[in-house]
Amino acid sequence: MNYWLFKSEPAAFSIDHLAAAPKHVTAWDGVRNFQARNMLRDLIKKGDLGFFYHSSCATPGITGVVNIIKGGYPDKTAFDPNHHHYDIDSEPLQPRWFVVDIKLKIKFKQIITLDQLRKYENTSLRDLLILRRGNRLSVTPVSQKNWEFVLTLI
DNA sequence: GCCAACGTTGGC
DNA sequence: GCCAACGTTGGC
Repeated sequence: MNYWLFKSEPAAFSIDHLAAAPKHVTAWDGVRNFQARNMLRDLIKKGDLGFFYHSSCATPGITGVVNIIKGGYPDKTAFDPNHHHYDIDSEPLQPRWFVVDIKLKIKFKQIITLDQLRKYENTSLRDLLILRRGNRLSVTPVSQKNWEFVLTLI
């Protein structure tokens, strides 16, 4: 079992949007970065867990935990010419972009803020990718140690 | 295959 | 709104 961090701008899709979705499930679509694509396609499996992170907002931070309930499958939004994430180079027979399905497991009563996480950026959370400068991937792996440490911050 | 230009992201 | 970081594109 592996751990991940899913990053989203709450103005576009927040943890409350996920909570309001049918069965608390959404496809993690619209990812158009090859490194992130490879993780979605090859590495993120049913049964894995993820943090849900809010970025580009007043208080960035980890807002909850999600279950991965379906591993990588083609991103349909890439096939739709009217969709914002349409990609002419992705065809159903040879899809270029992939999604996983995530389901809300826990919404934290209080967000674990980026400020809080930064207190440990040189110690316990030294290798947490979200704390690295310039990290822009919308999905990143989280080590089991980091996962467990973050959960102690709730 | 190199690399400059460009676009996007995200924290502040 | 600014700026740093970095992935992608396209000309050569």
